[in-house]
Amino acid sequence: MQFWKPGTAAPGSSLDRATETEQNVLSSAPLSAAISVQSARERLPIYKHRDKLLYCIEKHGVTIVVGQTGCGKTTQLPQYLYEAGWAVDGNVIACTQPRRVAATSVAQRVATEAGSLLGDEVGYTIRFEDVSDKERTRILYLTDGMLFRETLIDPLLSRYSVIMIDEAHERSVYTDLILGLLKKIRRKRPSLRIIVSSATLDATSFLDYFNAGNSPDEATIISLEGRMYPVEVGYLQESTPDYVKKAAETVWNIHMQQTPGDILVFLTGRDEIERCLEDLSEYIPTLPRTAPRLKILALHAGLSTDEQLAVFEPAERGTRKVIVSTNIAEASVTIDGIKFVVDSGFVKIRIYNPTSALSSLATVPVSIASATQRAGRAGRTSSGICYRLYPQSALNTLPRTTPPELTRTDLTTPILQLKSLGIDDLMKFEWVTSPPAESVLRALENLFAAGMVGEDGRLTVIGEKVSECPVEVNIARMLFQSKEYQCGEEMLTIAAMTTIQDVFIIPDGATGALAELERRKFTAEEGDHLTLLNAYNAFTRYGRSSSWCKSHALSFRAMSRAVSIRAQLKKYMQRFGLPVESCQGDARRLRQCLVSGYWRNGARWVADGTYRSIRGNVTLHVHPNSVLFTRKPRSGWVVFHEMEETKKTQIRILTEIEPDWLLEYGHSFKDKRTGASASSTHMQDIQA
DNA sequence: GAGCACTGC
Repeated sequence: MQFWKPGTAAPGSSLDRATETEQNVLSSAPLSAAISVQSARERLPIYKHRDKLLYCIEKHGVTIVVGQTGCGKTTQLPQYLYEAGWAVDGNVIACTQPRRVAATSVAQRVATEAGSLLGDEVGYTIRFEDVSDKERTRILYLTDGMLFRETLIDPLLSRYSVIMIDEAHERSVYTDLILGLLKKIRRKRPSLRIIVSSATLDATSFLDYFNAGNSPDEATIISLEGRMYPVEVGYLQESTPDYVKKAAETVWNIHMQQTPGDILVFLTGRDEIERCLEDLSEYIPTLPRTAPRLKILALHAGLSTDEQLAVFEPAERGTRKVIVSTNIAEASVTIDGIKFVVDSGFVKIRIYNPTSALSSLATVPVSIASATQRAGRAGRTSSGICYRLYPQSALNTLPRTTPPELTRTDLTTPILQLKSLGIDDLMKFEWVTSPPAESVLRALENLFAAGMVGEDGRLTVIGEKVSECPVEVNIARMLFQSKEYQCGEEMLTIAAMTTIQDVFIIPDGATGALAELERRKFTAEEGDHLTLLNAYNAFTRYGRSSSWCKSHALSFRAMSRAVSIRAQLKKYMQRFGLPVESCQGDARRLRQCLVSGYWRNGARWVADGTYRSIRGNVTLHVHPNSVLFTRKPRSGWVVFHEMEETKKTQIRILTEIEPDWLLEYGHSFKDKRTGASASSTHMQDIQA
């Protein structure tokens, strides 16, 4: 067998060793979350660095801290700063997180450690939830999205003395935007202290970013060393044509040959996970009667809360737990007790093509940083082994890091928000990493077409308002237009329902066909938007219950989220003086209102069952989830919520419209890039 | 007649 056999090969021979840099990263890490402050300070090197850390923060404007997730920086550092007096005179110490759960759980832990009530001296702020006190809170954990939003109200973030941007290596859209703003804010507020915290050594790029044009000691970098359990890394001797099959095989080999300990497998998506589970279940009957048993679990975001929680349950004595997961287990979900990691070496990421305005999911090789993070998952509670399903030689071909999200996403909303902050010249904004110029141009064009930006590139009155509103511009446009069509009530619901994903699910134990039947109960002739509206209304009519959702093949989690989003958007409507009135079942008005936002997303049905886009005459396929998947729209025309590249170009969430409705909006718009009027070619089809 | 990695306001 070409694969390194666990436990049989002599270390250093057929087991290829981890590279030196990886070992550096792997050996600088964590402190168990359960340790109290006192013992942590006694036992951990972070304590030794405390004074040096505080000195660095005192002396330099920007301090970059490197230490792996869980090393204590997130919980301890803000407390040190508090003790050192950074929160006197009403000042607040902020610490941002990319994810909501992290912000809440860390705040809870720190509140307990500090002997304070959560929401009092220590608090958190996430969307829909503000557990903090304007006067009393001194240490505030918040999502970086919330901090970015705060700059729209207080551009200098004046209530904070220190801002710590945690998990900066993840390079989420809001992390990058907030870093860009902080660089700008610091020029006007030199007293503001910034801490950028990262789990990877790549953090030196943040140092360069903040030091550019300044004296070299403007920023400093400090590494939090720690004790971590060693993780050995093994590689395949030759690359495999089928890493899913190989993953199952590797799990089996570990189970047969290795000491007890749970296994975590990284694959790219639901499909692969299910295939791997099938492969593994074929091995099970060959398990010797005396051998330990295997408990195999899937983990991905599409699962219900209960199914996700199952991965945390310890396996029974004498049973080994195997979790086959997507990238969700790389950073978002931490499972203790993992001793073996099997890494396919691949990940699915979203990429965006600004020229075609299409986004797609691509399966790509992981970055070195990701591979290191995945391996680290084996060494959280004891020493472990990571099996990489590719040859060591392939390491040289892997990128160091995953490209920042800002470089592979639609920038329409971020740029609207930057403009609202007075950053009109986007080429001068100091991006941590510049997005492609094409993406910036495409975003500006979208904003212009949606009436958010005028010919001069400045925000319009409506653009100013929409920038505050947490929805994409097309949807915002419809909310504003709903006043004219007297359908604010319904548009609010549609806005909320189109933002959430995976509304219709296949419940446990039900067949796909059965779920399909349930879904048909909500079906509106006019299309998906009204179908979503029906589902929402039924959900509220039947008491917003989880069992009702289950029996109607709806996701309770998604529906509840829609309720929150709708309530939040309603507040914005009221603030903008927009009426929230019902169209009383007049679907025609509703559909006309949809066109006010979606007029650039028009498509025409053709005889083979596909559609042609009005912009570009691209062949479009209807997503199988659509109620128009099998049916020709009576008028032959639709608008759609979004298009995406899979194997084909697909459109999701369609509604049938009358073609002349498109003209009302299309006539006034000239395509800036091509100079052609939107109504030049295909719009003529409509008129004909 | 076929399918969405993961976040966030």
